[in-house]
Order: sequence, then C-alpha cells, then structure tokens
Amino acid sequence: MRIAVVTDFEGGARLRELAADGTPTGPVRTVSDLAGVVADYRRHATGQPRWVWASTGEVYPPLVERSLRLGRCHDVGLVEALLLGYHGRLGEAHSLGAAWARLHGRPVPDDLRAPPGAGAEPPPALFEPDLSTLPPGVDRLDALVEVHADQQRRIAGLPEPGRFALLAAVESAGALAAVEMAHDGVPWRADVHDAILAEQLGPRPSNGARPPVLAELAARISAEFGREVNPDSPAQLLRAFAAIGHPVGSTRSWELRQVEHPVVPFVLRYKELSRLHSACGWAWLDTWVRHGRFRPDYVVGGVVSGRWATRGGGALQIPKTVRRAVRADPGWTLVSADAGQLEPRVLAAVSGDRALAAAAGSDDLYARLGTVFGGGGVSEEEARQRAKIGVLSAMYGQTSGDAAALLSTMRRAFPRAMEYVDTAARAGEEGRLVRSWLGRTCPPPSSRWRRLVSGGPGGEPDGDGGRAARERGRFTRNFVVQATAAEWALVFLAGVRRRLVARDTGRESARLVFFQHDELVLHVPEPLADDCVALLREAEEETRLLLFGDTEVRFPLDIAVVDCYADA
DNA sequence: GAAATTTGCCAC
DNA sequence: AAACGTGGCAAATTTC
Repeated sequence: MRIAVVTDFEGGARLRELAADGTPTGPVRTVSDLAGVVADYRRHATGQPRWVWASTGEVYPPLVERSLRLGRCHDVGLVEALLLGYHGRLGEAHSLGAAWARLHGRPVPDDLRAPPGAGAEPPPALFEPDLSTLPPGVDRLDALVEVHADQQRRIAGLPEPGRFALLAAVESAGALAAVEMAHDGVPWRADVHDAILAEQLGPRPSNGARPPVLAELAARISAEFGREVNPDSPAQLLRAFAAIGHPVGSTRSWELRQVEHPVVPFVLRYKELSRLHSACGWAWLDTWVRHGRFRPDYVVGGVVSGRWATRGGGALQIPKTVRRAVRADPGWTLVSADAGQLEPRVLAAVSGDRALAAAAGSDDLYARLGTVFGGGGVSEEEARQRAKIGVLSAMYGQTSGDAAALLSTMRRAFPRAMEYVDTAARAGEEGRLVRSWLGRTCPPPSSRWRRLVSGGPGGEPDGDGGRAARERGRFTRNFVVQATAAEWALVFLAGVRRRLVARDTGRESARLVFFQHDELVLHVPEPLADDCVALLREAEEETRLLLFGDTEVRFPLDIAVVDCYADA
C-alpha cells in the first residue's frame, strides 16, 4: 500500500491511500497529528506502507524529531530528477510543482534553492513550504497524487521498469537515511579533536591568528628565502622559488618534493599543517560539532553519478588523522563496513566478463589478477600493483605512463570488460548518453561542448574539440562504473537501514551514522554488535542478488568493530 | 566591497 | 609518475 501525504507545516497533514500504480483507493483524510497517525501505522498496519511525498527533507525531519522511523517512501522530487535524467534532461526543475506544470503544459517554475547550510544549528524552519511552485488554486495533495501516478506510468513504460523502480526506491530510502543521519550525528569527541590540533599546531591562538607552529614555520620559510613570503600564497611561493634558482611549474607538493633545497621540508610541513588548521581546525570544530555529535548535511543524488554530496562540513573528506576524534559513546561501539575494490567488481558484474568475474570471486581481486600481469621475474606484489593500475586505467581512461602497455594486457585478458568501458567512452565522445545498471543517466553534453566538437569550418573537431570529446569519453567511461557502484552502495544502505528500522526500539538501538560512497558506519550498543555484523552480511548478500542475480562476482565487506573510527 | 575564479589538497 | 574519474572546501587572487 502507498499513502500520499502533504503536510500543513504545523504538524497536521492530508493523506490518501493509493494502489501501487498510484490510483487513489480511498478518500482524503485530514489529520491534525501526522506523527500520531504514522506511529499508528507502524504499530498496527499489516505490511508497512510506502509514503509518497513531494520532498523527504520537507516531511520527514519533524517525524524523526519525534523519534519515528519510517520503512519506505517515494520521493517525488528525487524520482522526477531520475526520470528527467533518463531522457537527457538532467538539471531541469524537478520539484512537485515543476512536474505538475510539465504534465499540464504550464510554465515550469524553477526549483527553490535549498536553504544554505547552517552548521550544527538547525535552522528555525527546516524547510520553507514549497507551496510557491504550484499555481494558486491547485490542490497540493491532488497534484501529488497525479504526478506520482504519472511517474509510475513513466517507469512502467521504460525498457527495464523493474530496475528503474529499484533505483527510485533506493534513492528515496537514501533520503530517509540522510535525514536520520543528520539527526543522529557522528559521535565526535571535541576534546580528542582539540588534543590532536594542539599536538600538531600548538595551543589554540586566542584571536584567530596563526597557530604557533604555523607561525614558526612561516618565519623559518621567509628566513630561508631571504625575503618575506606568505606560504599560503602560491604566487609568492612561485616567485620565491624562482628567485633562489629553483623555478617550479606549480607549488603542488609532489612537484616541490623534487626540489633539493633546505626550504622545501618547511614548506611541505607548512602546507600539511595549514590544511589541517583551515579544513578541520578549531573553527570547523566550533561550527560543526555540538553536544558530541558531528551532523553532516548530506545531499542525496548531489553528484551526477548518484554519489552523495554534502553541504558544508566536508563530511566526505574527513582526513585520516582527524578520525581519531570519532569515538563510540561509553557502552557503545562503532561497526564499520567497507566494500573493498567495489568498482572493479562492479565492472566484472555489469560487463559479464568471465575472467574478470572469476577474479572478482576472490577477496583480493588485484592479487588474483597479478597472475595475468606477472611473469618475467616480477614479484607478486609488483604484479598486483600493475594489475591495479591496469584496471584503474581502464575505468578512468588513463593513457599516460605505463598505462598503455597495461591496457593492452587488459584487452587481451579481459576483452568483454574492456569492450564495456570502451563502448561507454565512444558513446560519450559522440555526444550520446550512457546509463548505470539501474538506469541512472549521465548529463547530456552542453551546447558549448557540441559547438566545440562539431568544431572548425570543415566540421572536423579541432584541437579543443578533440580534447573536449576525449574528456567526455573519459567521463562516460567512468560513469557507467562509478554510477553502478554508487547504486550498489545505495541498495546496500537501503537494506541495512530497513533491517535497523525493523529492530528499532528507541534510544538503545543501533543507528546508521555515516555513509561515504562505499562505506557505512553504525553506532551500536555493545551487546548488539554481533547482530549488526550479521545484518551487514545479510544485506550484502541481498544487494548482490537484487542487482546482479546469479553472478560469480563477490562484494566482500571489510567489517570492523571498533571504539575509534581511526582503527577501522 | 562583494562575487567569481584559481589554486591546491582532502576523500572515494 | 604527476593530463586519471567524481566531488568539497578554504585562502588567495581577480573581476565587477
């Protein structure tokens, strides 16, 4: 059963039960306490409904505030974006109002801008009512019911409706998880974080000045150069290196490392610590950690490949050194699960390459591939390393360095896998669309790209056109793998989440607290750790079967039960 | 003086 | 070794 719901933004709502195809099966119900009604369904209904709404970010947060967790939803906005994308219209407005307007041939309103990230402090009204995107006089619940039914029709009409329906379901489940994770937060010990900073940078400066260690390094660098240099300024560094007879093309660390001069170690150390200070220093701590929790603001579907993005806080780039501050509460533990070598395994599964699939049946795919790249007195580890570069080159389109030779080995040993990514690259170069396994679709080329590639007066692409074409080829080559890996992760996330919701008994329940591309972290009461490990294994199995059915490929999880995330 | 762009490094 | 995909973010720098 499905239930369409629109809220009145004061705790009440109007509801209507729907059949799977979106046809209303009952009257409109007006309720004053949506949370109470939802809780009733959780307790009494046989089979949990799928809640249909315009936007998860609009309806779900107040329910989570009231300690409610829902099993499933259909987020009309997210599904509209997926459907538009499928038809090469990624980036067009996808709100309920926009979908309704397209359905009725009316002018399509722009999407409202998401509220700017507000740090750890939730904004007073989490989401402004999105009423403005529907014309006056149009009933919001009627519009929702109508657009949802239309989406179900459009999905049913696709060549692979089952796959796309799964994509819509897990994208929506991801939206539920994102709201819950923003609510629960990653357990974060500000005192440990502060100690890490003090150890490396010296005591926190009072006025926001340079920390002592950075100030000393800056002074030392200026002394070595024999002039005043701000090491934060690439331009000044460039000039300073030229002035001492060591001109460099850029101030990137790898390039500076090649320079033999006593100033170099100081500059490198400065860069390292300066990054720590600016990206995850005291200012970050003040802004993003409250009451022992870091609450990232996830953007579901924020990346074209289907990976998530975040708004502020840099949750998806937490440096390894800082992860020491992520600690389970007393009596709790962290259970992390990481899908190792996910992308090559995905390539093996989608391409149907027998030899690659056989290698992907083992725990260390690259080691298994080593036999192909070894021989001639090459050590096992060396062969494994070559295999890794070969596979990554195939997926990323790398051609420089040793890649070319390794790629020809790849073509010989794994012809179908190579053909799969080569075909995607060709499609991209020719301006066509490519899709993930479940149907997420890459953006169409821009008009600028088309002009560039259709190129010069003779119609042949010139230098810029050729470069643009190859660039897009690398993008689509990678897209088919990265986007499918992202949906593997989403299906897995949804499976884990569903199991956690089924076990939810309130405060002492295991919680999902972090999701990063191919990795999940749960915060778990200690006695439940074993159960969570089993649950993760179950979800992995389910994910593989749902996506790829009968395949030799395995997706081994690296699971760690730890107090501190740095030990995972 | 605000907004946009560039640079460089972090994550997967 | 440094032209290999997706991103976020902060500080410097340039543009309006």
